[in-house]
Amino acid sequence: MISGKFAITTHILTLLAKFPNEFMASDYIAGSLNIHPVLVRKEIANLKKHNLVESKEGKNGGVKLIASPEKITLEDVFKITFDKATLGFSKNEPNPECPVGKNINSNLNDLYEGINQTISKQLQSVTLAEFTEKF
Amino acid sequence: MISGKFAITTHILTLLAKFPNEFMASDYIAGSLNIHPVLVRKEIANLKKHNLVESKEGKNGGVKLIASPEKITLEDVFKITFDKATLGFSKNEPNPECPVGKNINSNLNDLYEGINQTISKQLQSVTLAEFTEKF
DNA sequence: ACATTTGCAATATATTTTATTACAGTTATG
DNA sequence: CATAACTGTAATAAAATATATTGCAAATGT
Repeated sequence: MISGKFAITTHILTLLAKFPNEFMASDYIAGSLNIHPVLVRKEIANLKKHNLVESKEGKNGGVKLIASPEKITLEDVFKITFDKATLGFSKNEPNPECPVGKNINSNLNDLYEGINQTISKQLQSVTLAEFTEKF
Repeated sequence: MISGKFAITTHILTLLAKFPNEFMASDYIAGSLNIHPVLVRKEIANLKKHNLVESKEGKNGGVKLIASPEKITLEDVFKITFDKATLGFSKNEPNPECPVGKNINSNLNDLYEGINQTISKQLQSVTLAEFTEKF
């Protein structure tokens, strides 16, 4: 995973919402984020995959929002940038011969599932339009 | 940060809650987690710092819960294992000359602050005793 | 034609996590 | 009171992950 995926994608969408109706170049976006343009394009590929933006190649090309900022919520961004939000797992397989080791991950998963739903609900209430107004 | 901090600490506490009134060795705990004992001791140091466990050096030494599992909630664990839960930030300082770059991090922070509070509230409702019963 | 841009893959660098090693200090027990 | 079994902690190494860079094909406006 890219750890800054949600932040980067939100940043990109905010820029696009600020300048609708024009194609914005990934180099320009990268300049605002201060990261490498290739990383920006990777996130844009993800946004395209989910039909939030369209892009145009060639001179004067770039990216542009398809969906309206009123209809996009931060939950949409969350969904496309996280498999699942968690509080983490220990790296290795725990010992299956220990009753705790055997079940810890499934119990943590259940816990995280609940957290995910809460985060989703909370992010649903913020549209990209609202978020963009803060700038 | 240790990305598995919350999971590891919860695992440790679950083990300790399963076997109260006895000192458990970090090597044994590490065996259940299948991670290195030194990492376990680091997390134990953190638990000690927050007065959740006590430890005894020397032969037959180990760690033991101080607080009662009914009084410890997973929010307590959350608090001592996370500075703050976030959905991430882009690694570099964004461009301060761009209105979006200039404000993105503070706006994301505000957003994450709200998420933190929700997670905290949700974890408050699960005691270590309840969590341990699932095993 | 040419400059500019996306798209994408491959590779390299940097950063972060986890593991290992080493050793000092504590304590139970024969 | 010597020894084995522990904790505690720091320093270093290795592994994993994230980010940056390079290179090039393909598209498009002028």
